[in-house]
Amino acid sequence: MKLHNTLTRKVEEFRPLSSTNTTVYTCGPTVYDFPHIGNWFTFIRYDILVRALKENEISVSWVMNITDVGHLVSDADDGQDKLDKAAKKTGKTAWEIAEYFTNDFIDGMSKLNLLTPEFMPKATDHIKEQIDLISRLEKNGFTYRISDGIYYDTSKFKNYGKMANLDIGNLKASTRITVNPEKRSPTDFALWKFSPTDIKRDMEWDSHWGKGFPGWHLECSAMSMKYLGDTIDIHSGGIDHIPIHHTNEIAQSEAATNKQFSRFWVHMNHILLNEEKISKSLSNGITLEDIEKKHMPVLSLRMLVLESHYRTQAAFTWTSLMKASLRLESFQAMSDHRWQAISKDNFVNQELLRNYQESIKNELFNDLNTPKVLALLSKVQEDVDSHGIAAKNHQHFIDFLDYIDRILGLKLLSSLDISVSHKKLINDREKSRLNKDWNAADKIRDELFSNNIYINDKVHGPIWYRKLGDSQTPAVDVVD
RNA sequence: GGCGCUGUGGCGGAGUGGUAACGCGAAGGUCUGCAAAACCUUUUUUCGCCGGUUCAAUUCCGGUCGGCGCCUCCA
Repeated sequence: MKLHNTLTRKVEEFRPLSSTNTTVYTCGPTVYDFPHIGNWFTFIRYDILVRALKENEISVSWVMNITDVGHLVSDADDGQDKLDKAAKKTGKTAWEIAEYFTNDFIDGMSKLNLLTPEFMPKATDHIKEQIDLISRLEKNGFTYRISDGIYYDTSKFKNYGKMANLDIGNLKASTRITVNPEKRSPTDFALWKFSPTDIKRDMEWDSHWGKGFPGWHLECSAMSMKYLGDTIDIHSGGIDHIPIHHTNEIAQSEAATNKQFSRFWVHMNHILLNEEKISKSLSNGITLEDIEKKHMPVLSLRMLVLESHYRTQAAFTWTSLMKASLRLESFQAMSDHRWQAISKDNFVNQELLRNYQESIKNELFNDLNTPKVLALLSKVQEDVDSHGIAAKNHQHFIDFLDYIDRILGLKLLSSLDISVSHKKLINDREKSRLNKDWNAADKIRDELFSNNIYINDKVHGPIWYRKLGDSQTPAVDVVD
């Protein structure tokens, strides 16, 4: 398959190092608040990437970390820990906050039908590994000590900032922050921060440098190496991580191992809300709960993600989410055909479905072109709508939908059949129609409507379908 | 100031050196007991602007204007 590699800025043919397994590390959530849809966009894109890799005839070892310590709030080196800050605000401990939002995150993953990584390690469970990594860097001569911690000396690493094209000599620190004057270079970053002497932190550990906590770039390197080895196939994350976090991960890992850290870097672009970035500081984050409040299926967010390419900057509006949910609904209606293979038309047959599946696979493997995949799926839907599914193609159709569910995670096969009594009502309606008893027929149709069963009278007979979510209370307030 | 992304029809959003997928919406028509669906036509002589290369550019190159991101925790 083809993937864009940030290291070369080109779309390259991707082959895993091992012939039997692909190793993937994705930067996970920091558990100090509810994720907003921007965060979810990236997590959904990880999911699509991994689903595609799993179709690449090879098993996948996927690690996504849970950052429950170490992210600093303002200045990268002097700020307060996010979790500590959230803890102080709510009166809970940092540990309680982390647990609460970790559970919330896992709950959200389930709602969005995200695959579960093989490992979801927590940073706080891997303090020893992080300390060991610092020791290796220390031994290799990449560290120095200043008053507030142990730092990485970026000038010692030959290709520091190469992936991000950083021009080190011309790098200026922003005027908004004050760089610790003890740092040798603005790009140097903390590996171990000492606990403040006057404040007791909820999260701190002993080390031979002194009591403190690890710098936030460290955990990804340490856990990636622990679970996946020194060199992995793919490391993915948000596009914003290129210049700092991933640049530092590379510097740390490669200085410790003397091996390439990750062969491919796949970066997910951001989504814009009202033409600006979604971020905590702008307080414009929309959560999954907000979507549920508008009576829209959460999975429509997955559909919206699929509708744009992962490398382009997508736009979120409530209108576009609503349109995505309509499209999801139409695919679900297509899926309802699997309960009613009544057509005699053999147009949608095994060969046609196989051809579609092959084309879809090609688009998916072409740098994850999910918009194209959806375009093809819409073609299938059109064919199914026009021709129906013949009984002898019933299983082929289900196999096709199963493939779509595997790669897109839209849960097209998760719905259940309608009840026997509803099917009887549909038959009764047909009888009434044949007798030209339109009043009786329409009355039955109204009853079916009220049970979220809609009827299309096709040439080969009535086809029913359902609408998604809370269709009885349409989302009238969806206005941007 | 540095680095990077981007500018496509009413909206969203793919894509290609030879004349624009797909979704949603809109208009007209055929069909139909009605509704829905389906089918046909329209909704762009057109891909920010100006040059260059080419038989041919939306697609390549240069310039220019605009939007956005990162450089500070962020997906």
